[in-house]
Amino acid sequence: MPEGVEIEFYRRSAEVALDRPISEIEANDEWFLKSGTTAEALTDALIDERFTEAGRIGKLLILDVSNGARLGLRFGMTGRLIVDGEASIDYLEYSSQRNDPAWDRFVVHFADGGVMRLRDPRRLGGVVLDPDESALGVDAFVVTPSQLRNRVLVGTVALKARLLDQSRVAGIGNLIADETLWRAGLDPARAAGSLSRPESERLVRHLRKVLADFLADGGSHTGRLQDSRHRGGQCPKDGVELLRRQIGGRTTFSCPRHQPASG
DNA sequence: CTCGACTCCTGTTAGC
DNA sequence: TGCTAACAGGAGTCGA
Repeated sequence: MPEGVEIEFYRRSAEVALDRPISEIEANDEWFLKSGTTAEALTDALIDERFTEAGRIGKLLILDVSNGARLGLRFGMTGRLIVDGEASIDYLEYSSQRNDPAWDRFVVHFADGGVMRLRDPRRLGGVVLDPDESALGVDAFVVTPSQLRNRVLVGTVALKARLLDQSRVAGIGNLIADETLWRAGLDPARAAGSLSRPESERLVRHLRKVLADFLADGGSHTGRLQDSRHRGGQCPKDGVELLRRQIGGRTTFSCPRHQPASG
């Protein structure tokens, strides 16, 4: 599904859409417009303007508009960005592999004939004009070890739940969290504030490596744990059956042998 | 403020 | 073969 890694791919593909006059938009799905955003407001903000910069905080793609407005795009778990017919990624875990224009929830037409589409079968994404960026924590790609210790590795909440809390650190989704904790040998259910200094440093190191690997390999579904994330799946390291639990409301796989509860 | 539970969405898939 | 129910998870809301 789209996590910070996929949104980074979307951001890069959105750079193709910069500096091109916008001639028309399609924002007919009212459900898809969030936080009071309306089709009228989007029309006012975008028509005859241009995108000037493509940014990203966590899973939020932010397109700066030439009049000072900012367009926030969210992709839920099945959203893709398609610019000029080119999808920036060719595989998306949990999404349909079909290519159905009926799933276009928001479309921007450029005067040169090009088109940018937000295609989201399950409609869990959204479009926000001038999104509240203060609600997001530091982006996972640039978070420092001390920021992670101060903002994430505190309290009694399950470690994985904290990693998924976008207001603490932004961009980590379920697959990045499971892969990182699996590589770091940390139990996802441990209290977030219970990590020793060496453990927290191990977590930071593996988070950075996982993000780099996923970027290099094409997405958050390319982890070494991925093929085993199913009922009865075995740990690729130890060969023992993985634990399957709900942590932070998400299906969580971990290895009882090298991610033991005792830490 | 914190935190778990609940809800939304719908294509896919497992199972009868 | 055909149907139904479970499943997936990002994000917002609500209540304790």
